[in-house]
Amino acid sequence: MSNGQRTPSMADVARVAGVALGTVSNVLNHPDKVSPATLAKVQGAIAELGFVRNSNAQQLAAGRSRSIGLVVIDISNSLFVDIARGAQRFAAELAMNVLVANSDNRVDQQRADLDFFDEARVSGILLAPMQDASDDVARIRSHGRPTVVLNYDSGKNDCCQVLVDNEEVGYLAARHLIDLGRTRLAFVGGRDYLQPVALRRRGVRRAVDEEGGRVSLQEVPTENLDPPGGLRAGEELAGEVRAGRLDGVIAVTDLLGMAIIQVFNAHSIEVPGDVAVMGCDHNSAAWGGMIPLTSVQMQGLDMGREGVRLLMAEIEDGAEHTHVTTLLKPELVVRESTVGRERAISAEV
Amino acid sequence: MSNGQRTPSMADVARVAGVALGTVSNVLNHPDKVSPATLAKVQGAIAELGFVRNSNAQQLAAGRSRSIGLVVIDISNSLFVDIARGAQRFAAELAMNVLVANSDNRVDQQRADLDFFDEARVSGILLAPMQDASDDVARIRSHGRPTVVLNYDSGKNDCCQVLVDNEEVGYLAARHLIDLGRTRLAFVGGRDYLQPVALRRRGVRRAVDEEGGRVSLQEVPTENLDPPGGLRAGEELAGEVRAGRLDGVIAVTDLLGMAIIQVFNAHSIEVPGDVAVMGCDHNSAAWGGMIPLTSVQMQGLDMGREGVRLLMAEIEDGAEHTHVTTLLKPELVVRESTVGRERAISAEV
DNA sequence: GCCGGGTATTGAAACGCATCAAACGCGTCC
DNA sequence: GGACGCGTTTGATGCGTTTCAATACCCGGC
Repeated sequence: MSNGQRTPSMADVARVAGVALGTVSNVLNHPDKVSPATLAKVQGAIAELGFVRNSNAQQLAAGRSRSIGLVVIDISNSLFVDIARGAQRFAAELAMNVLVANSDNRVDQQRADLDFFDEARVSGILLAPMQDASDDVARIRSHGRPTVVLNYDSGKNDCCQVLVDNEEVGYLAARHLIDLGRTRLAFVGGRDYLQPVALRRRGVRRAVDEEGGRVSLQEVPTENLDPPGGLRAGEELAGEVRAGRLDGVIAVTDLLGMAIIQVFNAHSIEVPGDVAVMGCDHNSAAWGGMIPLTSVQMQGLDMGREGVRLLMAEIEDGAEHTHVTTLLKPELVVRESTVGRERAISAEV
Repeated sequence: MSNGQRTPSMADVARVAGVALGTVSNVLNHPDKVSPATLAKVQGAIAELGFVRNSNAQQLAAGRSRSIGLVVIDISNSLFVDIARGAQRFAAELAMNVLVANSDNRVDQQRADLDFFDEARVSGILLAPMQDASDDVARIRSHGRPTVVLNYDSGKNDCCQVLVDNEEVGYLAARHLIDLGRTRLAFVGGRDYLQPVALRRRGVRRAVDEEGGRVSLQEVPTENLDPPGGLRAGEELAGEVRAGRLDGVIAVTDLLGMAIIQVFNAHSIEVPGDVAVMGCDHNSAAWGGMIPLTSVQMQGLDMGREGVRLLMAEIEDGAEHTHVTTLLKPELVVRESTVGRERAISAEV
């Protein structure tokens, strides 16, 4: 109630209910140990006072926490949203709470977010970074706090990781186009220093190599992975299509793919009639386009879920824990930009 | 360090540094009150032990919190992401921390998230709901915790609110099309029981009425606001365009607008040549389309920022606080779907 | 009527920190 | 040389919980 000034504590509840402090605690945490009569009495007092347990005091006294922290480099990327959802849903099954901190693309903010969760004594941390964050992870881990890294391979075996097989992403993409009968492919992407780009490129090449020369592949680097980069690449590719040297495009990113389609459209090149186009990360920012984009699903929900699972396992294991890396299999999502409207619609059934 | 078992406390730091507990506290909270020599000594001990302050104990002892909770009904909607970003950036200026809880479109989860922040004794709560949440807000507020509601008008004056003038959203949209010389408009949207739909519709009508009969308006309700709903509406509208009874479409939602464009494209109707199309909420899920959509910006960043501002004001005011509603002005975002490629590009400069 | 055994309840001791009045050290001034 | 003042440090107290050993109570068996 707000008519009192101080927010009521368990001691107040005990006084009103006419029981001891410990009994109130039992009502809250071990109701089975309390007789029905006192239970009702205490619950009545709780309702009367509008008592709300102070989780800070609870954690301090109990020494453990029922929440895990998720630090995400950029919540406006739909993959990270999926990760958050997957983590939350699974955590809820374990009666755990997930707190999300968005680092808004700033590395210093990411460090601050990690420290915040460290200070809050969460039972574990999930980190989805963009660059290598080994130092920060090491610091947090040295404090004895389990930490699992999502969607980034540090290369070191210094913590549990959940990754999507990006090489397989590229392979699935190329395989799809080849299976559709496309034989003159292009892979459009940024520079290889970006981990996923290098891996996806390798996967594409593997699929092409399997065809033993029947399928050609040109590689088109772009300065950036944003739409402007795609527009420039698109202009170049349009010429190739006209010249009959290109009938299938794999963009390393959905956003890139959308931009390329846009350019093709401006040149009256038909997608997928003249050339099939697909992306690689099933980014919801690229949904709603006029030609829905075929892509490869990054399994964000599974990543979040698996991250929580590994975290709980590490907490359980204690000292004799050995780090695990889970490699998730990506999934092809077929839509109109490679198979046309009719086949895409029938595939949705 | 992890070689010790228990995580070090301030008492441990004090022992190692050879000072009293209170001095360590001063180093952390009032470094100006400590002589340089002891400061260095204590900081050395902190580094040596790898000490991390326990924010639970801190909050418990200090009785106040430096973090505010943001409860969002659906983080996959880009408006809510913008709200979170706006709130975080402004909070950072005030040395405050924003924690985000995503209710994942479930009302019971939203209630749980609110309770979680209530138990954590955050200094205030920001809530961006979908339906009326007055009961929950009242409960939290009765515990003495300031709460501000974003992007939803409960109608009651029971808390501070930050709203976007949705009537103005509709007005700006219609005004834009009329200014472009369009005279045969359609407003496409769901049922009026959705607050924003009703308001935007009213704004559209006001703009049309101002023209005194020079401009016609047809209203096209849809079952839902999702793409399928847009596809159905689009088919209906395509006929109208062909019959020369329609040259401008206002979709109550960007996603709806994208779907409509998609249908027009399939019917070889040119956008914006034959008919201009625009959306209403600048949703990033509708970016990346082949024809960038003109829309009306919902000012998510400002909403988050203003929410934090109102929250801090309420905390400051204490008892003699009176609720405030801030009405933000939406902004037109002109892109190709209404003005064509050239004018849109020149407008970007 | 007394005792054993189980169940309910009690109350005091942590948990790790902020706070603040009091004590301290040291240089100044008279 | 003593009183004073100022900046620094101290250490006891309390925050709201959980936990657990100790106690109180109850019931049935003898």
